Amino acid sequence: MDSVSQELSERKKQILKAIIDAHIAGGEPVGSKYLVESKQIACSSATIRNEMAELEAMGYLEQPHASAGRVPSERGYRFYVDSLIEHYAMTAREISQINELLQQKMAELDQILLTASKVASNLTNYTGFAVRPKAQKVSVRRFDAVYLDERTLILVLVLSNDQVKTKTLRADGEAPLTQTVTDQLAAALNEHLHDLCANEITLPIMIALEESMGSRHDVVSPVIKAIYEVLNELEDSSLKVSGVDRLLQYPEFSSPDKMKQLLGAIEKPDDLLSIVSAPDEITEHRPNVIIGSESTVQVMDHSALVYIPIIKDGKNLGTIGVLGPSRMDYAKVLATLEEISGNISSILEDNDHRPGEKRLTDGSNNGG
Amino acid sequence: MDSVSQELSERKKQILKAIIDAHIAGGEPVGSKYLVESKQIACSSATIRNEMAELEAMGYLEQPHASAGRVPSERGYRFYVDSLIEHYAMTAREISQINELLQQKMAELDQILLTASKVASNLTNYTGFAVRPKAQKVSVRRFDAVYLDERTLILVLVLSNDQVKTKTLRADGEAPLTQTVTDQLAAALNEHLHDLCANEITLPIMIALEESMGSRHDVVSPVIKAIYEVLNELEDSSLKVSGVDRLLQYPEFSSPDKMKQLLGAIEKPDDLLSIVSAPDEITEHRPNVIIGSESTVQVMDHSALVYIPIIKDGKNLGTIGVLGPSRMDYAKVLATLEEISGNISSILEDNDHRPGEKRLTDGSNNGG
DNA sequence: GGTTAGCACTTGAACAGTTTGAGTGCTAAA
DNA sequence: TTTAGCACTCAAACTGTTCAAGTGCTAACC
Repeated sequence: MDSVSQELSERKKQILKAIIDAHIAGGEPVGSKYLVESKQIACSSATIRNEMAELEAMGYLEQPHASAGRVPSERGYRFYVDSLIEHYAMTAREISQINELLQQKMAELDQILLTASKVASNLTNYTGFAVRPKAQKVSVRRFDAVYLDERTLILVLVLSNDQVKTKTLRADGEAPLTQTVTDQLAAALNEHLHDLCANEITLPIMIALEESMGSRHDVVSPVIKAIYEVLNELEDSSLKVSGVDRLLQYPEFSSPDKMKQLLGAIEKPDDLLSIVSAPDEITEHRPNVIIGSESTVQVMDHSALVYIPIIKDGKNLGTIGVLGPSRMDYAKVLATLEEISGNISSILEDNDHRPGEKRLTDGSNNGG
Repeated sequence: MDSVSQELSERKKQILKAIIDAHIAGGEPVGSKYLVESKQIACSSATIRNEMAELEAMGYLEQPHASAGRVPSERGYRFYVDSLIEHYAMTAREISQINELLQQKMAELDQILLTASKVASNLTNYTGFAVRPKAQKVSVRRFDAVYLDERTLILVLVLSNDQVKTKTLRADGEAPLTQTVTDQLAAALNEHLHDLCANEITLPIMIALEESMGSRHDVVSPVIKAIYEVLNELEDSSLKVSGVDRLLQYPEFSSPDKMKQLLGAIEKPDDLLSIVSAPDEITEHRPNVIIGSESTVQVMDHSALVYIPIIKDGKNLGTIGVLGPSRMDYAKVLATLEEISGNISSILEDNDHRPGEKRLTDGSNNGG
């Protein structure tokens, strides 16, 4: 019927957009009268009513009850996000705010993600979250062992994703540790386990490692165990949430039941993680929007999730996003997330290829 | 009037205790009729009413409205906690549950505290929290520097509280790093900064440090900065909360307003921290109870805070506790926290003085 | 004196009935 | 095809009533 879409006439689109905009802003069902008064649509309320009835029949609108205005359905929001949304022009102030907030604490990945989610939450006034994805392929790029005393050594692991982890290991008997043994251990680890990830450490390799430690092969096994632990810990993806209290301001979540659901989802975040982490390989640098029951997880009733991956050198370093009611201000949220994500990426690149600085600079602290 | 307390007759105490017990269990105002029917008090409802009227005049009870039953006032709860409470006998099952849950992940302090707060939350069904106190006196017991490549070194700091922190430092120009410089740096740091805490690192010391580095004095300044950062980071006390959703089950918090207050308090935990961290020096190993407005922070209306320090060798390692409605089951909460705290302490002692083990054991990982 | 029984009183909760107003669908006219 | 008008629907807000819980008080009782 129309040039662009087979489904909706231009006027229907206008009406749908006006309804969704109004509902996003006010949170209440919007009626035909309001639309004519707001001057957005140039025809009478009766005409609008007819169009609205059709839009409802097509599934884009819903009516809470017979004499209420219309409310967008999930399908309506989806269409809005996909086709109707206008690009939100961030103010210079907002952009500079992002810059300012982000550039302070860019020390370490977890820090970055957490800060970014807080910024997102602040600017959009929804709840922000950050996810560090499980890194299945992480390996140890470099080992070091610090001799502390006869009974203690510290294992330092520099991982392939630039994180540094340490483990304190204690020897509780028999032969004391020495500086020599410690050095020998580090060298052996570097030789045998270099760039291997957890499931590539096989028995033959472990045996070779023990042999190269000669008489002190006794230290190998607990060290291997510690390394395993570190690598496995990284496979747990972690979720940080900020600004939960912001959700309370939306009447959608003011009922104790809804709130309890949501808090539960945040506390036991398996579901949330599975949604957000799913497109593991997809490194497309665009935000993703999930509205209500579009996820397989039914907890997200009446709410929506917008998230964007943080990508560096084609690797997905994590995901940040916001969680809010399905009537969230998608235009603003999308723009904000894109801006933040782009900002982080450029800072990360910067950090790596910065050319002529004068001295040692603080690159990243460990995950403390 | 009575032997033990100048204030309350034995019967008044019985009645007060019965009312509080009933209110804790049911959450509703309790009336005289209920008390006689529950057989706890051996006199008629009229007598109880008289006593209740007096208890109310004394400030131990309150009446939501004229025809409602009585509800304990904060003063009532306080008296209950101080004088009326019976020791809660934990079941063998509960104790073994604590043991089981705690002994799995005793790797690192933050871990311990977090796990402990989760256990507390689970067992009591209130919200649990854990605080690592700001450690003003933390110093570096041992430095090490790991040479990574010409532009990168990793600084390993073994702190006086057994935590291990690392910082990755990058040299972005001029003279490349070498293994020798790195070793020299570690030695110099150990010599000059050993056991000094942040405010003891004075200018003369820094100058001496630079001198001992000879021509490579250029690396000193960023390293010092990094050390400062680590020591300062530790001064931020951190709060971890678990089981927020449990709060929702108590009608006290079902109103959006109340909930919003509480979530706000949890998200911006300065107030909470100041309450819990206040008795910094007090190493008494007993739980502390704060009821409602007893704290200077008015957020805690209708709620109570019970917490206990975790102490090892007379040092306060942190605090765990629970947050719930003021009608919380104090007897159970107190017993649970004492048990957990004692349990942790004994495990910590164990870890340190364990005598004859065979091999390297995993002592503590860093805060990753 | 302390204790108890009985009664009048208060008050919020629950319920039913009414009004109000927003918003619709439909029909008929333009 | 659009518009004006009207009848209809329905939730929200308000009212009045009843109900039950629980009290305070008084008078009788031991």
